[in-house]
Amino acid sequence: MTKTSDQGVPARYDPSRFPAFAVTVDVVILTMTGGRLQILLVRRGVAPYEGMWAIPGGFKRPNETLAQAAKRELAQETGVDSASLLTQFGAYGDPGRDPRMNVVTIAYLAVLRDVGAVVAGTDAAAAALVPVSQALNGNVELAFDHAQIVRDAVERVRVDLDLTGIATAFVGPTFTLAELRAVYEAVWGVHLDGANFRRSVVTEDGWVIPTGRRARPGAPGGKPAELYRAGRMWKYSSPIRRSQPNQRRKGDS
Amino acid sequence: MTKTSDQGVPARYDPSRFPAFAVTVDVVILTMTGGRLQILLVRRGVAPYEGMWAIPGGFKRPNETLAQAAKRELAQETGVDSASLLTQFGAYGDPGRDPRMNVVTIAYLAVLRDVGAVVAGTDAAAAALVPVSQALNGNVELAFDHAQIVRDAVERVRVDLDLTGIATAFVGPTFTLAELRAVYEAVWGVHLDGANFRRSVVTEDGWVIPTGRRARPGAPGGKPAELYRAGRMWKYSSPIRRSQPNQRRKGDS
DNA sequence: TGTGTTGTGGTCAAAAGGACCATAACTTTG
DNA sequence: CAAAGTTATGGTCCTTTTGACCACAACACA
Repeated sequence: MTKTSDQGVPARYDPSRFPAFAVTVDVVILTMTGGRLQILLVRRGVAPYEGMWAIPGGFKRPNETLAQAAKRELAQETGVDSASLLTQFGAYGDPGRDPRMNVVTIAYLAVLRDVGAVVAGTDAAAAALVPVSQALNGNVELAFDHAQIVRDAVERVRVDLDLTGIATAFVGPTFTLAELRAVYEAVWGVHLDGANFRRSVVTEDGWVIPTGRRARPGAPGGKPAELYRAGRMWKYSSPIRRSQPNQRRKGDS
Repeated sequence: MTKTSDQGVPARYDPSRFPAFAVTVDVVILTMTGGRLQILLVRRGVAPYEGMWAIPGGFKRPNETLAQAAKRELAQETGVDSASLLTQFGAYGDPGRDPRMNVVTIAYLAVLRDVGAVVAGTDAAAAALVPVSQALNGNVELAFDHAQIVRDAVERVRVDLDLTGIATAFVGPTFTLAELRAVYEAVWGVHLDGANFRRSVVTEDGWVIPTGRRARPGAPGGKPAELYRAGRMWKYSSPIRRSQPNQRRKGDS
């Protein structure tokens, strides 16, 4: 029975007893484009998994924190310097997940307003925005254990949407309630009533702040929507709740 | 601008370019004893932080997964072999968090029914159950960045109580609703009405399953309570919801 | 036999949530 | 220019959920 916590290194340092790992930071970059939740993937240029898609990432440097490494990778890949949302959501260290050496990766989730322009600027063959549905159902084969990482990231977004005000990170600095509602609908895969959504959002205290201005209607016309900007977030119980698989009747009594 | 994801190692391996890290797994072990949420701490026998309290942990081995390493550490420290709840909740890799070398640790949360007997069996000076309130308010000084890790672990428990059926992991294989309610009250620091709690729990489908039996009343008497056993858990929206912080401007961290 | 204590069922009102309608304010089309 | 289509927004109505609270049941203890 062991009684000491040997976190760290005992007095007599024996390097062979403490296996070395490579530590990487991978960033799942999500955005809303075309009404769909999309993920930024890069094409691997080297073996293994050469030519396959992967999520951006790189080695952690000894003199930076994990969060700094994630921010650095995000900036490298997208150019976004960003106070954007960057959340650590998992660590992956299965033996053999990298065939060449022992690699433990810390996975971060980044939510961006619009990477479309960013991706357009880079080499189209090296990076692409892919609908997460494609990445989740296996249509796009991912390198390493990145398929699992993406699954976990999307799950995290779904939960965070329920818990925090993360939805505002998907939309622009100013947005209509319809745009915000589209985020929930895309991420949760549900339909929300526009009127009820509005009621829930505006009764909440300072989550969204009305600017006086109004948006120009889209192609099909319609009443111009009021423009809001993001207020503060909160912990626990957002005004919009994911409803249970509520199997209720419709017209019978 | 970088365009390739260099997750993994390029064709020409240059070890100096990929710094080696020690990877450890730390386990925050929580339990309910004496109506309070408590944490298992071990006393460090070696420098640095010798003599200070720390959460149990150890090095990850190259041929085991992170979850396996956590389970191994948990068994080593408590003897619990356990299908008990073991949840990864964070990774910590700040430079300098270990003064001797670069250590990245993956933190796990374990919820146990009763470690009292386990701790009693081990050397009292080497391990102890401490109320989390003591660990959180700085009354118990913790080694490394373990204070932060404990804070994050407790926060995770609070959220998981709201999201999953994790509460049943705190109580015994058979329990009364009062015991279950005590878990929520202790972790959230609130008071819940017994009758309303019961109503919410039993209307939920298969979370708790009534055994026919009844518990013996405690010292002060009272009607004997029905005994339940844990059913299945769920994702999202437990029957018991944490109520909003009603008043604003409370600022207690 | 009381008295105190806890579990359990119930009521009642307030709040929240969901379905749905009506109207306002724009668009494009005839 | 008028009509038709579309979206935003305010409203109503009804159901469900939630919170507060009471009453009784079933035990221990004095």
